[in-house]
Amino acid sequence: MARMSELTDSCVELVADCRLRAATDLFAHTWDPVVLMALRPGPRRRRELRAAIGGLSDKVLTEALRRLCAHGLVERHSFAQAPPRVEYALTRLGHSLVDGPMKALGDWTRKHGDELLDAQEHAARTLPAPPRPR
Amino acid sequence: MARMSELTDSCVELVADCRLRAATDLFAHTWDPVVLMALRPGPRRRRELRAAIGGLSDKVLTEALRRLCAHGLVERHSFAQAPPRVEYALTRLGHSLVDGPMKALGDWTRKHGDELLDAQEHAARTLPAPPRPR
DNA sequence: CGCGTTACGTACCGATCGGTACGTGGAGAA
DNA sequence: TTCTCCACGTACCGATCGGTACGTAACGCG
Repeated sequence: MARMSELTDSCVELVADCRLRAATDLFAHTWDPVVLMALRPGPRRRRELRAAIGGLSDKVLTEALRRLCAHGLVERHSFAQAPPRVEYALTRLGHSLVDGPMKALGDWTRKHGDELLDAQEHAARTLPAPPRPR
Repeated sequence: MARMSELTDSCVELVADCRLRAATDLFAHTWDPVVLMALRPGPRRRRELRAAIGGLSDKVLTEALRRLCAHGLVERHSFAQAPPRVEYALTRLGHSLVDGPMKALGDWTRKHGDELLDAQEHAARTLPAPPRPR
């Protein structure tokens, strides 16, 4: 199947509305939501982002920022300075996403996180036969 | 980097809280959110799900359902009948996710969907040089 | 004139994802 | 008996993802 970005308009069937797919695709890449969150307090430089977020490679950060820019969630400001200085900041759209749905997700996880772990353990105990996907 | 499911406890750094990562991982697989949405009205059988959702393969549905079951979001009920009858339904936890964060995401997309598309087109116009990631 | 800093780009690689195609087991229908 | 239905399981495959390693262009500093 083609990537969803090519289907955002041609939603034939799907459940409620395929717009949901377009939205969940924003979370599809591992680090994109994290970068978004890291940008919440204010504009940041690449270095600062890499430091704030632990464990993501330089390349992946670049890709994430490019995607987020392309989606209009993040803006890039480059300053003509000695060592190049580039800052990334949330756009209005980006803020609306972070403060809306992403906050909702965070709140949900905070409330049901333990429940989620319990459920996983329970599942692991009750159906241990199959070779454990993932 | 290891899969996030192995890191849900050992969150060293990350931004706000790594729980967010555990949550976004629930959306990591393409069809999982769609299946969740399809289950919202009530219990469904595999066939019904495949029919309601268009374009996902049999195998992927199975995998999605297994994951969702393993996460405690969906329950499996099998009936001892002539042609095997198996129904899948949202658990309480699943309902809380769908009616909470996922609804928020859906609402956001409904409000900002056009804005998102506009931003994408704008980005495509202003920075056409790189070989178009994705 | 090297050296360090910053923000990238490029090459390559193993793991995973989603897809197609096909097989299986048991019960009812033809 | 053979066919069909249903819910899977298995094998294989191409595309993508994220990671490591390394190169580059421009500038300031000692």
